[in-house]
Amino acid sequence: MNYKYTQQFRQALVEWFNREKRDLPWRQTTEPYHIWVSEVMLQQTRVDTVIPYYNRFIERFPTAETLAYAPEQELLKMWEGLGYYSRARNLQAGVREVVETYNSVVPDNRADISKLKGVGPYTAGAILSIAYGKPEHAVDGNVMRVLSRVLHIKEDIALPKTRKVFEEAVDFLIDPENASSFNQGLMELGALICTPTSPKCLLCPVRDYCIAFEAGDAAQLPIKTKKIKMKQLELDVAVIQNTEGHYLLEQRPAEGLLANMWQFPMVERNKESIDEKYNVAIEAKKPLMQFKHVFSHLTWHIDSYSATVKETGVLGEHVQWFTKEQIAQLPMPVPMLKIWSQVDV
DNA sequence: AAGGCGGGGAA
DNA sequence: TTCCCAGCCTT
Repeated sequence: MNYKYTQQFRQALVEWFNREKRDLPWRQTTEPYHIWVSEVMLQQTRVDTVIPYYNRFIERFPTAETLAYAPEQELLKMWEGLGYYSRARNLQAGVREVVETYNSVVPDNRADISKLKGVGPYTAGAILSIAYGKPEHAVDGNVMRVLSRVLHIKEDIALPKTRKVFEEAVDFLIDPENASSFNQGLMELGALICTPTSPKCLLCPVRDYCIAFEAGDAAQLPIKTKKIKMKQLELDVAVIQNTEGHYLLEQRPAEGLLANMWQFPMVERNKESIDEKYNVAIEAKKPLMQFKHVFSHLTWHIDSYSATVKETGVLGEHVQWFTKEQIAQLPMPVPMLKIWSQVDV
């Protein structure tokens, strides 16, 4: 690599991190399982969002053993609102594997830790460096942004193969004596100083070693190509109450979007009917709320209403009646929680 | 290599 | 609106 500031960069970054780092719950420990939980929660998720989830999760599942065989519904309830729910399922599968195969000790090498469910190249490096102090790369979006500027790398970070360029850069730059602070320093710098728009270069501890700053085009990096348009789905959602005051809910399929989570009866508008799909005859419909819920790849346009039913036919396999107390225990996606909050129970 | 997979904060 | 966040899995 043609970069002449490696030593200065390392020292400036590590010293800045140790001086300015935020006080975050997962920085109170190097316990590998706790670091693992935090890193999975932080995937595609902001620090401020994760903090309360992490605290509740560690309180409920303080050790790998306590998580390994917890009921999935309770696990999903702990994850409710955090999104990307397969992360929770994969984390539990990985933790169970550690308990059963590695005597509850999280592996301390990339080959073994990478075999665990839900542990990709980034998470592997994060756990190895933060929990074990190993000089392993942990390249996330922050790191690619920071290093694209510092090293003036102009490859398209939207392409999967580009990650390798940055992994090799970190392998070259990383401070082997301070791997944890180095990796976290890169990410902290990306979060606080070297931000996507309007980077705070005048406050940057490595400004003197940043090629993009010298070239004056830091704000134009990294290069990232555009992405695709989203699909739209128009849905009618019915909160249906029977004569005993119970509510009808349906569990989503075990695979795909919002897997295994619970929702109120839902049909694609003008394509299906609640009555036919759920085998109920609803009456006394009252409008609740209309809103849009945006996923990463899809938008739901929801029209919701409440209704009552006198009698039903045979219910589908994943459909059943619940009391409002039971509903409070079910993992539900945010749009359903939003509708439920409008029902005066 | 491309697409599926949540939800929310910031500009 | 648009971006994108301490990414991973499947195809």
